[in-house]
Amino acid sequence: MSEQEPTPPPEALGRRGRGRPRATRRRDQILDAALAEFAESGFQGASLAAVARRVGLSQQGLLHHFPGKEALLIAVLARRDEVDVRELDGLGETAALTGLAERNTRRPEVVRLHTLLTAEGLTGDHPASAYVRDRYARVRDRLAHTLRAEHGDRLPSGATPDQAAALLTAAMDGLQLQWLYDPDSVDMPDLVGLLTDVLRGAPPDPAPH
Amino acid sequence: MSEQEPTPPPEALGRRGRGRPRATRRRDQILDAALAEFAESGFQGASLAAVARRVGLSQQGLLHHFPGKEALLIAVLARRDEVDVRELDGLGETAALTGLAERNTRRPEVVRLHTLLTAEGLTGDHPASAYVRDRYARVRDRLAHTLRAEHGDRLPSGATPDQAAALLTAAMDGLQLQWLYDPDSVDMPDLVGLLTDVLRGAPPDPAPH
DNA sequence: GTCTATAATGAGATAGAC
DNA sequence: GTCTATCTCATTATAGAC
Repeated sequence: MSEQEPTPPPEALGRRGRGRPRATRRRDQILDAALAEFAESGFQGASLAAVARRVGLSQQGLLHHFPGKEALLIAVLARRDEVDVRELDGLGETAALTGLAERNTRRPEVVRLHTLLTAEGLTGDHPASAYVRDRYARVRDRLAHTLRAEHGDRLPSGATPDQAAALLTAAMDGLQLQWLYDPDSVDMPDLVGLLTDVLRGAPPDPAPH
Repeated sequence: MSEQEPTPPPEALGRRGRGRPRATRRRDQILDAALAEFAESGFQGASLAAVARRVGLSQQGLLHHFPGKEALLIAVLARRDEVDVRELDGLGETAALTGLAERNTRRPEVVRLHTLLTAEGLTGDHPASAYVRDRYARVRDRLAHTLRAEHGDRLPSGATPDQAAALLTAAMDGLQLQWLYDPDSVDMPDLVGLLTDVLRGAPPDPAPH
């Protein structure tokens, strides 16, 4: 995590001029490939050679840029982290959750990555464990905070903000699983919206859809 | 699946008398060990040697009873399947879902197995894919059927039986994930009950707990 | 039925040439 | 920066002795 430098200070980059340094380009290419590969096969299931192939490198060529497989995953997650934090901060209102579900529908790769790593993180000393645990804490916290701001200590449905946060988080994860298995089986934004409404005690829409 | 013989015909077992044949004993011991190991490390992460160690066998001794790792998983799932079907059939009323959540709290091993395999099943040609896909179809179907029997084509909350079934299934899966990461973070039966109530449009309990 | 010995593979990682 | 060659290790699986 200490090697995460969104915009490294110029002096630390040596004599590189304006624009993205080539090395960083390559680095990003590799991270893209790694994300794709991890999303497809999980961390354990992915091989460095497969990642390397995606960028047209040999396995050893890849290892010039990252010290090892685990470091590669850490780097992928560090990059995801920035986006993640932004997205969570965007959840200032419960309506934004539907928007997130909508966006997710357009990026199955990211959804797969998170879903696979969340499960893998349960096993032994998986490198993603801390990331996932942290993420859960943040998501639920952020959601509960928003709900409390909107409804106080109890929602019209009777649920507490904490309960609602756990349920909404659970529904997101569970719906993603069903959706990944069969995208036509569930309408994620629709169902997240429905759950949000129901938890907020909204009256049933007489003619939905 | 064709090698699954819950109670093999006596004549096929040679000259063994009453009681469980020794071979079946061993088989069950191995399946127990395999379930435990798969639940701990997932299918990919588990090694045959680790399973064998749990029953006090060498890896090769184990392979005398099952032709390979994949066959071992299939056998574990086939045995789970019987229990699974019974449990799903037990969901004749939505209240039973809370009971299932309650029971799950007392068997983290089974919950882990299902959670890990559900995610792993997304990757490539995982041997559990079919099992999981099938399971989802059955669960949602069974739930939707129950809900329709109880409420007709629309629940008081406004959700259709299909929507509610997807949401309840998702919540179960998602809550299990959070619970496995931190058992104290969520009260599964409580939250499942809450979601059920809310979807059924039950009035908020003025003083819950 | 269980073991020892032993392939056969596949993966992560290192050393050093270009 | 990227490659070839190589090492090491874990794992699945087979062959055959007891």
